[in-house]
Amino acid sequence: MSTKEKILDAALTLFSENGYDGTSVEQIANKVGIRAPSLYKHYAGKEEILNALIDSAQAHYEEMFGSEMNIGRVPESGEEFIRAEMGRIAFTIRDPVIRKTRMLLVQEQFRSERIAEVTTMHQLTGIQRMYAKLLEEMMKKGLVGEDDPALLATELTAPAVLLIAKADRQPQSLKEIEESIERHLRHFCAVYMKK
Amino acid sequence: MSTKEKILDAALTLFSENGYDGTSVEQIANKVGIRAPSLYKHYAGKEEILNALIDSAQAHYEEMFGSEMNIGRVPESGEEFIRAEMGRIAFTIRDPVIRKTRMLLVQEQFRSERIAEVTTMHQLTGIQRMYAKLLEEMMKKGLVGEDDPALLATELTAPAVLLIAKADRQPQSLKEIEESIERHLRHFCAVYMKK
DNA sequence: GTGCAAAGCTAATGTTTATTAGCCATGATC
DNA sequence: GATCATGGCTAATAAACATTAGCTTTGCAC
Repeated sequence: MSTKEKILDAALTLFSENGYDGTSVEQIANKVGIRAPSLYKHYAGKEEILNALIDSAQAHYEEMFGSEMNIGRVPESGEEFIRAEMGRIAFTIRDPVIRKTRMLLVQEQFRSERIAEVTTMHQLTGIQRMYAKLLEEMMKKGLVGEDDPALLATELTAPAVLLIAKADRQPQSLKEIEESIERHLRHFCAVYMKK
Repeated sequence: MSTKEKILDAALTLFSENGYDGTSVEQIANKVGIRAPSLYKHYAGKEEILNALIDSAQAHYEEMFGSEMNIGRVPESGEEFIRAEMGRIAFTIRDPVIRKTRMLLVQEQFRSERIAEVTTMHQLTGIQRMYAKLLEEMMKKGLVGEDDPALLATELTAPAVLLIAKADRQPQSLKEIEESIERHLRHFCAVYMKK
């Protein structure tokens, strides 16, 4: 990993834990193993590091939810759907980079319009576009009753997004939270899926 | 309004806009119309101001969702339910103190366990407890089919909470967001309410 | 009206912070 | 082997910040 990448990595960790204003350039440099002034050989300033992290978050999400989005295998049954989603969610909750990116965005969302937009994409538009697509496929297969896929995507994702945010705040209740998410998914299937 | 209250008011505005670490004691004092050192006649330090704001947020929510909670009138029809909820939401989105409190909590949620808990209460437990109660009453009246009120409360509130958070970030799309919330409420009624 | 507490002020302090200047080592290029 | 860019370092700077010390004013109690 290049120093430039190490800096991003350290900054993501520190920003997610203590916020942008709560993190000093020196702390970042320490974590990388260099002195603060050396950091300026790689980035013009502290703000540029934040911008690079937001760029990376945006790129990551555009890749994930972009035009040629990857919905993966369309499930054949409710049980398969639940299993697949719980796997995806367990990963999303635990993956350090995704988790830190979430925490960074939520804390810095009011710092600029740009960050606000990326946060919205992250919490709402992005995921919903993806799940609307998946639900549309499931409707075509006759697994889910015909309905507005975008609306159903909101109903499906919103509780999960909020519970994942809770898990970031209170990781000690992770197990309980995952159970809540599963209960929600089962309820969703019971309501919208044909038997 | 006493100086002590003016300080809290100014701090809430500034913290919600620029975050705790992004706000200086001098800025708060300026907004109040005093000099920074005078502020210490009222609060022992910057952190104590934050604590007082969190206390106030917690008290406000405990009053709202506490043991003797106020669900208000139980609606008689879906249309009445939607109208009442849209009114409540329009108020919650626009009321300056509630809005700033939300913005403060979301930005500072990782600063302490205490703030994390209040944030969760704010976004999840509190509202859900209240709506579970309301839905239970509606079930008793036969307006909503028998189901787990807590689970249904999650389904009802989560999309609204996320959309309100979006409105805080992007107030220019407020109108569109309120339409989305209404669409969600109508969908909720269509799915769970008896005709 | 004297005493006193509350709440304002200025000045100062000590620390932290982001950033710049300028020097040195290293390792690739010609 | 000279050149030179890259990336590290130390030292320094200038600003911002939270907080303290200590003085003054104000207004109420008696």
